[in-house]
Amino acid sequence: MDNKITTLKEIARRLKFSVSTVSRALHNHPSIGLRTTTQVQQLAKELNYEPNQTALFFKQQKTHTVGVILPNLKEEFFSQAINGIEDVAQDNKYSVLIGQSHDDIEKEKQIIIAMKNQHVDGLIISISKHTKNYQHLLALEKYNIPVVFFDRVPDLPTVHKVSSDINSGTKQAIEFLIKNGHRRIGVINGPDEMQSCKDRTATYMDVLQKKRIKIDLSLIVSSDLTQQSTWDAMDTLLKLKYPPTAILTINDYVALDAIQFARKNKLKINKDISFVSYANLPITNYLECPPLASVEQYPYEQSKKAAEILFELLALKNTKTENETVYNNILIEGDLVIHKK
Amino acid sequence: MDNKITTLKEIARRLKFSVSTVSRALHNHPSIGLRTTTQVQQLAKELNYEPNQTALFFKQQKTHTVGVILPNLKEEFFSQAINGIEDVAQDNKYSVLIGQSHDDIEKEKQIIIAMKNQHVDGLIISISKHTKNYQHLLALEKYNIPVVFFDRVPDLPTVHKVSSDINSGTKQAIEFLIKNGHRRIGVINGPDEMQSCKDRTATYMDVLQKKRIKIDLSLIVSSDLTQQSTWDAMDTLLKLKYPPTAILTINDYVALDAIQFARKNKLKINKDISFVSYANLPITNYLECPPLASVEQYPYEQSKKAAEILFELLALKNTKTENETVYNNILIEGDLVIHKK
DNA sequence: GTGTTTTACGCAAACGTTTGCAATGGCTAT
DNA sequence: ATAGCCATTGCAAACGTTTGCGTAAAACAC
Repeated sequence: MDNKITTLKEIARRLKFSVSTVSRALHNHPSIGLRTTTQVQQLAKELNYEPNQTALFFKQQKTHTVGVILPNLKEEFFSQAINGIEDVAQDNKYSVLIGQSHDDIEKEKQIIIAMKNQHVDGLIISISKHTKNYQHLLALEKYNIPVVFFDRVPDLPTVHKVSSDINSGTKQAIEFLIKNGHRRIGVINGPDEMQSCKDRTATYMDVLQKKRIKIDLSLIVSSDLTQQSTWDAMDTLLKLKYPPTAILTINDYVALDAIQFARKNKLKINKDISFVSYANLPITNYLECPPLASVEQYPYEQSKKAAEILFELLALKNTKTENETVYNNILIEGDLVIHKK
Repeated sequence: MDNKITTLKEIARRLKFSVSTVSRALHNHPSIGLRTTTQVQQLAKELNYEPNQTALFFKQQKTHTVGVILPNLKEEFFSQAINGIEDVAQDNKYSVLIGQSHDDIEKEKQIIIAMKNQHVDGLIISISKHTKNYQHLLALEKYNIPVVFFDRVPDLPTVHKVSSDINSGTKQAIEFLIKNGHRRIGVINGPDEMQSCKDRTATYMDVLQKKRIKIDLSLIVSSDLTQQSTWDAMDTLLKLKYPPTAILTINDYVALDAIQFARKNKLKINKDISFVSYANLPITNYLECPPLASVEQYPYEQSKKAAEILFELLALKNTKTENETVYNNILIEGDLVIHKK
């Protein structure tokens, strides 16, 4: 029966040392003699000693775990984002606890509480699309748990956040459409609560104005990102007296629904009507009629950056300097990727 | 400054009770007086007392955390599967630690060790496509950590596993193709290490034989699931003297690559050549030329079942009965879903 | 040989919680 | 009145680890 888990006590007992000596020996503490150190380390290896993490977590009040809360993993943007976080976490010898809010605020709150209780050392959050009240998020500050937001970030100045620079991507997208001769460009935006949606509209108007194209507000509609809502939005746009010849959609999933709707209405994609969106999902490669172009938002880089900031905060927390915080607000530039047909 | 975290000791100090009384009062222990109990509980609520989980983890040597190891989250099958596990875990007040092997055996080993050290109470694993040596998996038994495999399960009798019944789905798929007039049916299978691939081939041959259709082994090729490998497989099939009129592919991703290859070779999908695959991904709805049909494998139900078994094992572990284990080997039947064009 | 430093190790506390057992006090029954 | 009993509560140990401090023995200086 070798299933007894080895503890310091056990090693100490066998070697007739005290527990503290064994502990120090394993950490190569200078005050322990060379003979003792090697002796202890050898037996430790023999007995397959592994420090009991739960004991350490308890003692140092740190769990070496970061929590990640995001809307849902089936969006490829987020499942890619996990990779960036996992990689950084692994480098820092941290584990990753994942929770999906499924765009439900109550669920979001629950997860936050659960993670706080589990004593995650820090959190990386992409908020649900409906979150407009940030109380439950700010409560974390009280518990001294650092938080970094990414992609879907709250509209607050006093938080750390990493998001994609909607403006640069939108600018490229609109200019691309204009260059291709489009003058009536529709927008299917997301819920107004999302910061990125406000930015998108602003930039859209900005570019059009600079290019001296008349702005028609009826060309701007919004979807709650469900298929039905996107179809409704498309319906509105197509029924306009002068419907758009190109549409900018908030993301590729919405673009797919919109394209599907257009096709059902016998429109020829990229001929009667063109689409440009955000995310640049791999699946668009398999479509016969993909969006003309997508703004790549680099989920891996974005989440990686967010994770890096979190670990900086964690490191800072140890130094305990009570300096006034400078809040990170990183914008990752998007790049327009033109899909070859 | 209310940021001091409340402990039992603090409550005890204020109420001039002992820590043990406070602890029992909070648990409604019968031996504590009613007055004391209510008094303690009220102050606890006032001070926002939350038991320190790390201390509990440590004391009871349980972390209330299950680990999930799977190849990668960007495959929708797996990101859906997470939901089943999360739901069951939440019901049991457990957290979910996720690790991706990225189909790399070394990574898989690392994650297992990390999770063991983090003291997860149990593990749910879908093994990497290259795993054929199961040593690192069986090692967990020594540490008394229960494991349930799902989807990609090892070919061992003495483990708990939940996987999809490849045979029923395959049978339906092949019969469907035969009914539609196909006689030369190709197969693009996965790596031989995967148990499901052996099953698939077996059933394929079985059905053909029963229908008195001659079996041509050159119609069975395999891909390592990368795009290039799938293209190579397609190339082989299409260059046959009598190429197949329909192809069964191991999953939708491979089907997409295969369809892409076929289209590049000017073949009309669902006319010159048809495809049937496994998984039934939502994206196939957006394709102009989707596979004719897919075998739905119910990732949510599969992973949920796996999680339920794991929690049964955990409950059993507490009762400490040294009864001889009966190993679960659950098969979830697949259903052929015919895509409307 | 005495005094001082250095080396090498042990003691004990601490983290927050649970729990078996002991102890206190008041009450009842005889 | 005294024994016994029950209702409450407290004491202390335990889980595994780290770490400040104390101390013995050894090494050194003079």
